[in-house]
Amino acid sequence: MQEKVNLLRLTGRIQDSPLQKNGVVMKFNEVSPQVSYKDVEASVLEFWKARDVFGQTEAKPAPSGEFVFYEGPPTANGQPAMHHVLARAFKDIFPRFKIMKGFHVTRKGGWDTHGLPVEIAVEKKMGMKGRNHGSSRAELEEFNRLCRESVFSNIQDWNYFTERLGMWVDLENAYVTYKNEYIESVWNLLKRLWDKGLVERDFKVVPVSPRIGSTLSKAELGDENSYQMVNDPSVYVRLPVKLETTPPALKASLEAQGVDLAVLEQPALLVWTTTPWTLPSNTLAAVNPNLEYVLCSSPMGHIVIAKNAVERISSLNKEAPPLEVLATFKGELMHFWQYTQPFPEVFEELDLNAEKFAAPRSTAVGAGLASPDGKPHPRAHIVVLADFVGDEDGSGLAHQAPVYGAEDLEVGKAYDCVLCFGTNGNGIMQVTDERGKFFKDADKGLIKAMRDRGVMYHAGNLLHRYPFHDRTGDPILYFARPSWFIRTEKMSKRMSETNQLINWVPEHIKDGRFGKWLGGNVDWGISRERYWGSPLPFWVSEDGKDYVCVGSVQELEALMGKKLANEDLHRPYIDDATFELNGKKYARVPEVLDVWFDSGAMPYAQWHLLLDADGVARSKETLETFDKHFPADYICEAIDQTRGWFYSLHAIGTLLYDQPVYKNVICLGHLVDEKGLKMSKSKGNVVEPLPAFDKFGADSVRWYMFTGSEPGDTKRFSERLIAEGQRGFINTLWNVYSFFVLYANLDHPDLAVAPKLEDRPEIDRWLISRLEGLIDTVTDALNKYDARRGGKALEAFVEELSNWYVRRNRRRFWTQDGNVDSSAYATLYEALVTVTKLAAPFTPFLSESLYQNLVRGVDAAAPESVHLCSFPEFSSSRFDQKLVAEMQAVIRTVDLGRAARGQANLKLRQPLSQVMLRAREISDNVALERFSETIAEELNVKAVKLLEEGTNLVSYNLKPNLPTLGRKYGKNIPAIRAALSEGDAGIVVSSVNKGLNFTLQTADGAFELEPADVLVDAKSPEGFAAVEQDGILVAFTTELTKDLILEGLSRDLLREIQQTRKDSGLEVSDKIILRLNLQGDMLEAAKAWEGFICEEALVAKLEYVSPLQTDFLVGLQEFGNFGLAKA
RNA sequence: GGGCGGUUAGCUCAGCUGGUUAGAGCACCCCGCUGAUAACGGGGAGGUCCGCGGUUCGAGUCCGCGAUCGCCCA
Repeated sequence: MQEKVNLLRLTGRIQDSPLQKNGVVMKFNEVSPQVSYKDVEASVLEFWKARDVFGQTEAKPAPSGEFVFYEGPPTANGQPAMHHVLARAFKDIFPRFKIMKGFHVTRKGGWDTHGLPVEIAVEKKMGMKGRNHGSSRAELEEFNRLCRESVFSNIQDWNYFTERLGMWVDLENAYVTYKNEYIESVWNLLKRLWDKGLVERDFKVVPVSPRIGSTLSKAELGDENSYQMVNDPSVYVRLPVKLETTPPALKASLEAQGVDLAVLEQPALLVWTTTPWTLPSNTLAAVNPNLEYVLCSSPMGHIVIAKNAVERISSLNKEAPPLEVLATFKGELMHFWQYTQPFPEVFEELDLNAEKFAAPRSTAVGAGLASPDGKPHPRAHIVVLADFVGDEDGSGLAHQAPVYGAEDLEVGKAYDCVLCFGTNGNGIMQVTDERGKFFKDADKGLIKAMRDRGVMYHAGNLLHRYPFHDRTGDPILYFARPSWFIRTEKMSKRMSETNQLINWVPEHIKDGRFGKWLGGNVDWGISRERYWGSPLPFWVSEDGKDYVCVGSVQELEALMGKKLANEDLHRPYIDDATFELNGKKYARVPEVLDVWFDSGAMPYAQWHLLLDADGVARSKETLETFDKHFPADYICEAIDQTRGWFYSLHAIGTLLYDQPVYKNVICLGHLVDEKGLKMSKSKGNVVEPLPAFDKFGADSVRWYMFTGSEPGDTKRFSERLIAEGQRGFINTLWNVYSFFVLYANLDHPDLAVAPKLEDRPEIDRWLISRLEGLIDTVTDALNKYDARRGGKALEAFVEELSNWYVRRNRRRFWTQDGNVDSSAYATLYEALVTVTKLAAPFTPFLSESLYQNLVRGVDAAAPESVHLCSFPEFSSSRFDQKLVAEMQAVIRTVDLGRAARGQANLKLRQPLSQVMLRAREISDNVALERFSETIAEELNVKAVKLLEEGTNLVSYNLKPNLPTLGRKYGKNIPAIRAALSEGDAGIVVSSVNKGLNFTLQTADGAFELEPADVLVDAKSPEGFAAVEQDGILVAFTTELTKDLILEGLSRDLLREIQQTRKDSGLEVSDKIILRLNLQGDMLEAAKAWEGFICEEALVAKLEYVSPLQTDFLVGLQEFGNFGLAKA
């Protein structure tokens, strides 16, 4: 019963409505031109819910197969905002289209639930900022409980918002990244990567708050306030080179410049740093291979510095004479030169002898960088090459302590160098006489020690910015900590290759932002020293030497020999899981997983896919489901996801499946306000989704998202722009719809008796042709993921439908003498219904509302919803391209005619005797002739005359047709142009019209021209109201006869009468009594056109009176007045 | 600092492989049309196509350098 009520609200008297197919009357719910889209959408939502239309789209047969869509999971702990409308609108439109095209589309929702944003929100809300949530088991348990609770704190808002927006997605069965099944699948993926040798433990430099010894996230570090200006040491230190290791090429270069190193006072590299405490850990000295370096004499022996640093270094000591340059050479010549670092005993103490130690990684990235003689190079205290080294400050040589800088570590890894930890993770010095001191407090003693050793070239101070931890006030320590990586770098080439198979919208992302990112790929650090996240499934042996990766709960329990004590796979419970293997105890590593891995795992984890060690799926059904939904045909997110979800999906998919995970992807631009500024609450320029839906309807907001700009562009957004888009399409369509319903309900047309298409008037056949063209365009655009082109085509069609077809044919929709023009009704009906279907993916509510009334209201056998219909199919047999082009010429000609009348101030109500036309093409001339009646009506003239060639009214302008002539005669264009404009146009025109070549004499000589090489424009004749453009000429005869003047006056009178009818609130079908009190020409005009006026204004009774006494009195200047009343 | 994208009328945006006088919608002014319209039609005004160089017979379009805005990464 409930369902019936909902249906009724939408479609009215569906039960009473007879089928028009049996020749019975057509009747529709009344439609007001004034419409509340909010109310329309509310009743459509009710209908969808009551009839489970979304469910029906899932269940209906899908002859085209599966169209695979992936939902990129949002986090539900924030409020949905306008940029979510953008993404969700685009996520919705293409699945809707594919459904209508006969595909099945699984639209499984998803929620991203882990990670720092959740943690921070909880900290903020609970006032837990700055606490170490891992300090005790109870604390961690409590914290993660709060995180889990907060994740869906706004889920109701999200559900409501998604529904109002008209996005169809299955939120009830959404995947949730914190669920055990999801986490287990994530483990499973990690295990598969592990088995391929793609997961590794390595060091990563991270910002650390030294006192608490914990890693700081970007969010905790990122804000500007954490930086302070401090006065730090600025020291230049000598690194004496080992002469016997001088690279031969360098030696040769120096000798060529007359320098013999051996006789020089101990030459040294000069490096600069503001962190003297890192010098005991110095491992490498980096130079830029392409910069010029010099060897020069100095007050402290000979030094090597960048050429551009000479002046700077000289000025350090103003008393001493300037540095004297002895030789110049490229940085690359120093490659692998060995030196002695300031605290060589440190490496002895820590037993970091390069030869003895295995590489920290099994495969040395630097393996290709062998020293020139082909022998392996030492792993420390050598000159290395790095592009990022500059000569703008310091000495042009960079001191490298790989454990204290991200760049340094990268260089270090490339050379497979030794890692020297001079401090522990709390910033306490572990080496030199400064042992036990806080790192920043060690500088002074170290500087003194270096002075004593004679390696301190200069020690000064520098005021610069340095980050501090705002909670403890401690300086931040950048420190290499063990981390887990996925070895994406060695798959980077393959990832670039699979990327080539993806269709990116916009295209430039493929080789631009995304392609470049893949090209410069570094290993993916997947571990986080945090709390609320998928726990890493890695267990480490008690001696720290062996690791086990666990691929499922079952596997873990097998290792443990018992069930997990707690079902929840999160910390702290999972940390209780320990086992013994080969006599060693294993415990889980403390880190959790990067949330991007969570989201990138969704193609597999959303189905709880598990593969056992032998590669066989745990569940055959799950594997089938997965196979059916992999890879995705379509995904869509904003551009910030290039390095987020787009990347994590792509990386995991390429590494495990060696193929792209998505075939088509729309990469949306960001939303900004009307002025191009970022929307933010503090600026007060945020447009909230729900109020916008209430004001304009969700369809209007969607429409703007689709058509307002290219999807990849940054979108300017404001209410004004939504309103503009609404006027252009939605309002116009609604008005045509209400027009149709208004008259159909008066006329009760029977479409079953409408003539066949080929027997209908040409204008009807034109509209249907135009409609077929539209079907073709919209289908093609949506097939290519181009919502904008499709939307614009719909908009243009509806505009022509309203302002050409309906306006031209208005009279055919009001019946006299009971002759209903079923041809007109059938044609307009078809256009409306087809547009409704074409627009359904764009504006699902509007389309549904029209469909229910126009189709379901008269045909109970039709599909229950427009979204269950098939998308209209283009029919070439109904598409007459020539006719469409001809009508285009007619419309263009009429536009020009109006322009001509406007320019000559000849108002359209005044009939004129004749218009003369000349089209550009002969074929168009024929069309103009055929439509001459239409043109005469539109331009209000008695006769249309086509101007033939040779008519003395026409003269010509000749111009070169550049695209053809330019290729042939390039440089001679100016001469040809001159000759054409000066020569005898008549001769040329007659050749052109006969299709003959001719010879043109120019200042550059004679040229043979073809007819297509010349453009002929007709010039406006003198003495006429004329306009000429693009070769089309429209000219009016302007003399007025008495008859024409009277007819014009009668039109003026009629217009006043009609306006009065409208103003006095009469229905369009009401008959009236009209009393005229007129003088002069107007009286004469009224009498001459009495029949016409009565017919047009539905006058039942016409009286000429004088004087006039009535309430509806309308003055007509010197011509008197009139009044009317309902008959 | 690096990368990607944008910059065309007051506003929002089109301008395909270089080619005739750079367009549309909105807003503004004038005129007109209207038994559907919250509309519509015509005209007017409004442009150093971000700047400077270069290639070319010809550059909004191609190349180089720079400016500026947005985003991403350091």
